[in-house]
Amino acid sequence: MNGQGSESDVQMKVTVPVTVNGLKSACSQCNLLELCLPFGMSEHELNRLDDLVGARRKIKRQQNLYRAGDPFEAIYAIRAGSFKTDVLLEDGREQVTGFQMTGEILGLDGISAESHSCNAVALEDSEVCVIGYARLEELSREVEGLQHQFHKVMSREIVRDHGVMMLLGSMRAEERLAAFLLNLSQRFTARGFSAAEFNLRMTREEIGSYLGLKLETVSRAFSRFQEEGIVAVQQKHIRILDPGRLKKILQHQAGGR
Amino acid sequence: MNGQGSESDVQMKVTVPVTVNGLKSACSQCNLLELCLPFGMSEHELNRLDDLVGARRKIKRQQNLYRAGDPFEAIYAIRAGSFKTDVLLEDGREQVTGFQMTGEILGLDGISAESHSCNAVALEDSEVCVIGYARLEELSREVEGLQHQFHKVMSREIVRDHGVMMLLGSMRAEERLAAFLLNLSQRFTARGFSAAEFNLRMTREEIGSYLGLKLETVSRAFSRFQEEGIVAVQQKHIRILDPGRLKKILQHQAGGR
DNA sequence: TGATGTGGTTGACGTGGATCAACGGCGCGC
DNA sequence: GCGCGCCGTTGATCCACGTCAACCACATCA
Repeated sequence: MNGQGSESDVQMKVTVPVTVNGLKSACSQCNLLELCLPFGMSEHELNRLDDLVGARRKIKRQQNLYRAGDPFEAIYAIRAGSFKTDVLLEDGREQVTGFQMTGEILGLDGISAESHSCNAVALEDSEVCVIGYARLEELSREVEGLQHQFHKVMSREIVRDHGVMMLLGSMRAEERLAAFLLNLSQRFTARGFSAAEFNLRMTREEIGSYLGLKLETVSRAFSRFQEEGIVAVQQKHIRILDPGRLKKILQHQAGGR
Repeated sequence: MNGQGSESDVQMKVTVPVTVNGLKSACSQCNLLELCLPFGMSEHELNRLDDLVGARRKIKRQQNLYRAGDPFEAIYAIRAGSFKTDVLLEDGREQVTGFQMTGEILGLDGISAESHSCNAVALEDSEVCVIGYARLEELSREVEGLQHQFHKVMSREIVRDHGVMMLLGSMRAEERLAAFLLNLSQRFTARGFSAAEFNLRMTREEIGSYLGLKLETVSRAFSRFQEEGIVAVQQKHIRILDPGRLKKILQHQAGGR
């Protein structure tokens, strides 16, 4: 969940070297292109996106990018850092609905009601590209590739949510954690980081909320994995020693709620 | 989850009378317009949708509209009847990800990977409007209102999924069932049916899968509601006697996983 | 260097919902 | 009109995970 190496990570960016460029916001110049909204667009189309990103915005750790109820005006592409999104119930219960990392899009929930329906909170000091929604719709009427990619991004979010529903609805605690770790690992890999070793940006409580478990249960599951030699856990630092076993945990073991 | 009164329902369509019209597929002639994709479009825009719906398709109870892995070519608007969508794990576990009724859109999951990622099964004999996806993208580049509505429909799906995640991740059994019943009631109301009295189209097992519970737990929760005079349950026939109590169950009661 | 706070681990115990099992109601085909 | 199968209900028992509580690791700050 690291972007520009803001913390002492073991991972290394192996594919796309990151050179922070505060002046240029153009997607065509962005090294996250492959992971982000403009993925798969032609050079010609890409050049038309020059004014899609209105501005960059920096968000400090623990601060909100937006809150439930805020009027919806833009979606956000994560340029650096990471976020969580959550929904709150009146009685204070929190459900984390997702963790987002560089290149991923935030704010799609706001389109339906023209106001945001969840909170987005930075898990570390982060930076986002602000994509004005009116402009995005306008441009995606003209640029076919943009339209197509935008639809894919939304659809991917729906598919992802179904995966989480599967996890919450029919997996036991250790399966959920295994799925979570494998998912993170895969997303780190896509960003050129190590698949096996990374730092978590969220607390046990946030992981628990996401997985529908209490923090103690998350902690115990980590300990169990550690005992069994599947992962090495040191606070937020994770090393996956046996990804095969993790995958097996995911597949087998019937039962559970 | 009834559309055209195909089964002996107590509900009555009070707003929009339904006259089945097998010949005309045009959205502009459809009485479900208010609930469906073309909602909120101008008359002028509406007329441009004449060829959006390629064909109607009838699906018998228990049959699949599409399956996970099927190539994605179209999305579907439910014209009559109802569906469930589900995801299957290799080991056979099933997670129902949603129940859809008239006017609702199916198939959005397929856009991201150009193939469907879940199964859609008719809960009763049903009919859908087939909306070719290529044509939809084309037309929504030209018709602003269509583009806007389509985005809203996708976003609404994301918000809905977050609600289900909340439910699965942090509510106890009776809260889940209360949320489920209130949600159904509200959707029936939007369709001109009684908010208080309706027939379920799905089994206890399907409800359980959706809510992350076993069928016995669903059954017991129904019985408890019945004992307490909150609902009257007779197999699939439901009468909500005290919607206020249902809402209270939803709000209060901290704890749970 | 010690005080304070936040996050993580671990243990003992309680409980909500799963599991297993028996039975009843209802629709369907013969 | 009867037998069969599916669906739903209910009871007894079990267990995975929640709850409560103590303690530890580490960071921040005075």
